[in-house]
Amino acid sequence: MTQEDRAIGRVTLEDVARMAGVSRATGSRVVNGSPKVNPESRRAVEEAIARLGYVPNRAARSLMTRRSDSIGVIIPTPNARLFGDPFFLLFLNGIGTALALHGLHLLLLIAQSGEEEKRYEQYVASGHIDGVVLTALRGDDPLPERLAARGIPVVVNGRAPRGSRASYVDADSRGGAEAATAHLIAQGRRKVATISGPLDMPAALDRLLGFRDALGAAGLPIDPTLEAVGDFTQEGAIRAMNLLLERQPDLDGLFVASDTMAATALRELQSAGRRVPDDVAVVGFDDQPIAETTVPPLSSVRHPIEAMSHEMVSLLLHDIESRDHTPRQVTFSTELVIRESSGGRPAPGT
Amino acid sequence: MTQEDRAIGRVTLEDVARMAGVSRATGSRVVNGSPKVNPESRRAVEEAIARLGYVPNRAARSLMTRRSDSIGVIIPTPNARLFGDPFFLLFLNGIGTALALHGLHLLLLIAQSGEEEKRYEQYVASGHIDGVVLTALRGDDPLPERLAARGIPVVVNGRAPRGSRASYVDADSRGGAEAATAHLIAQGRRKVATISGPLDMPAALDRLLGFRDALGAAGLPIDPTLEAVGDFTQEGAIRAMNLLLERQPDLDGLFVASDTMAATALRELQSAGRRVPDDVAVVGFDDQPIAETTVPPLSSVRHPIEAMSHEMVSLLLHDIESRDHTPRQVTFSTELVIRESSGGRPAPGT
DNA sequence: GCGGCCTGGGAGAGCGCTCTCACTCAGAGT
DNA sequence: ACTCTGAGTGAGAGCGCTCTCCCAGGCCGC
Repeated sequence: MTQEDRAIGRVTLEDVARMAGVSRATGSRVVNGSPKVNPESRRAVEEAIARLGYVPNRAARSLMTRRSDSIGVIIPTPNARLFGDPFFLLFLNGIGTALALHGLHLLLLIAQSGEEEKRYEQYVASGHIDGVVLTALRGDDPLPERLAARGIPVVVNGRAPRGSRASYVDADSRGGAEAATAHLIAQGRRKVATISGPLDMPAALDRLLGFRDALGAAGLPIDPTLEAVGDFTQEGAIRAMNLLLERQPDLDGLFVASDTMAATALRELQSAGRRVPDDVAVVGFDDQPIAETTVPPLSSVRHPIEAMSHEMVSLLLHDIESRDHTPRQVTFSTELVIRESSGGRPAPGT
Repeated sequence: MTQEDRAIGRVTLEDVARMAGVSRATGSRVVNGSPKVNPESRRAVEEAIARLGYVPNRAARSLMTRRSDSIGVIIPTPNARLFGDPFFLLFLNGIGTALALHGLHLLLLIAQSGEEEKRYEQYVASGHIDGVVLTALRGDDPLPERLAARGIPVVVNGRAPRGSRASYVDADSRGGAEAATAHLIAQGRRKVATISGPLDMPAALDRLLGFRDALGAAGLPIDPTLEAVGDFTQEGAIRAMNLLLERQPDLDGLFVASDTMAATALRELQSAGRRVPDDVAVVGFDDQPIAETTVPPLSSVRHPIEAMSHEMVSLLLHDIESRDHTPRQVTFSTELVIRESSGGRPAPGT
């Protein structure tokens, strides 16, 4: 009897309560960890739950609590970046595990068009989701602001678009880029170039600014012909690298805004007859697994994806639970990991 | 007034019905597309819905229909493969968009431990999810069988573990591997090696078997020292490649079970002084973007991820709607894409 | 003129849960 | 002795929806 019930998955709180000899209300109290239950009833209920394999019906609970216990990760109109870059999977994994820790579910909303994005917005707005995590936004994306305006807890991965009321968690891209570039300069490189990401993405822009910061600090000129814009794809990196080589055949240092692009650029450099790091020293960004397997291994700027995604979840949870929508910003510092591609001593001091 | 309601997201069917001058029941009929509504009432309801920005409350609906309109993608205890391989993102994207087409949601369940996997199983079993998509299973994973036994619609990406009652959608890995290897042999290569995936993954095993099929068909001997097991990561590919080079310094052909590994193996070959394709011809598997950007571009076996994920969703939907749990198998054929790494004429006939 | 049979639509139950409210029964205060 | 508290509990309403009745009215055939 209990066997079939379990298989069907139709055990209700009523059944549990009956078996434990208490009322539904007390059963509910136990399930939700209310302290106002005497230990004896609690034990009886817990035993009944275990015996019946009871799992609360989420729909019924949602109906009452007006919470769905799930948060949405909205992926805006797909761009090559996201789906070519393993970074995103790590991010998703971090969010997913952090949510699971709090008993929340992850709803993945992939928008194929602007229209669909709008549908999701409506859906979210009608209270089907407790909060939203956004990532890979273009600088002028109105989505976070629109959601925040409707009172939906939102947290953005990376600096939120200007004027937005959403919280965000970011890595110190600018600082990391500056450190990377300064490291190249410290190796004696004087003609240092960069391959950036699309400049309407805040993270990409920050990396370019950090690059310029380091040049400025070293008294080197800012030269537009040393800057090529990529798009975080391998194709874009090839184009950018060749453009740079054409305009500045004697460049001796290169900072690339992502490891995926850096690995590709590295190969392009080598095909063009440049030795790395002897002729050109290279530093990437993200410190993804690929950085360790390029030849030579790639120096890179590490940012703590795991920690960042956990922080995003806790910001979101705070917002949801306290109904306090004050935007918060958290920035994680980055760390330069030195390998052979930059000609520095592998992992010195630090 | 309607403005606040809309912002709050608290418009109920009751409100819509009142505005349209009909009963809740008729409102529901319109929302659910019942034909038994006269055109006039239908129009009135539709107009009210638009005006109020009504979105049905999913929780309430689920409570009645016993359907959640969302399907789960369960990711078993994380393995390096999944998170290093962009393949998985494409898969997820395919599933997500196919589901959206049918108005279903994608719940991403990432299991961090066997225990959590069991929790998810319970959760799914209690009817919170209409169906489950599984991927990247080891050959002996009991999960699909366990879910199927509980009457939960399941569809597996890749051949399902033996003895399982679950449906699956697979690419013809064996045929693709055979074609790739036959192509190498047709180029005059006689010492053809392979880097396989972990052999407890059906897809990996199939690719190895296909490799052997081609050798057999060409009358070449099956030589264990020409087979190295990788794990779909770059690190594993490096190890496997070096092992092969050590045991068979004069190999002249190489079939690799994934592009990620193939790209890495290609670089290892080059570091070891081999010219590709002159000394060693290489073919990968998956035909991912990276295949076009290696130097030289990588020949590879293409399988239609998009079409496969759409097929998975439609199998699942059929199962859910018809309550017909007969396991179905669908195999998609693969296509050899010839580029420079295999020394064949780039994209001939086909 | 009456039963039969459509089409369209309303009333109302109830899905499984949470939560308010009222109650009981201790023990403590006066 | 008596209120007074407070801890533990149960009864019951109700979340927003679907769906099963059942009923009204129009049409047919006999």
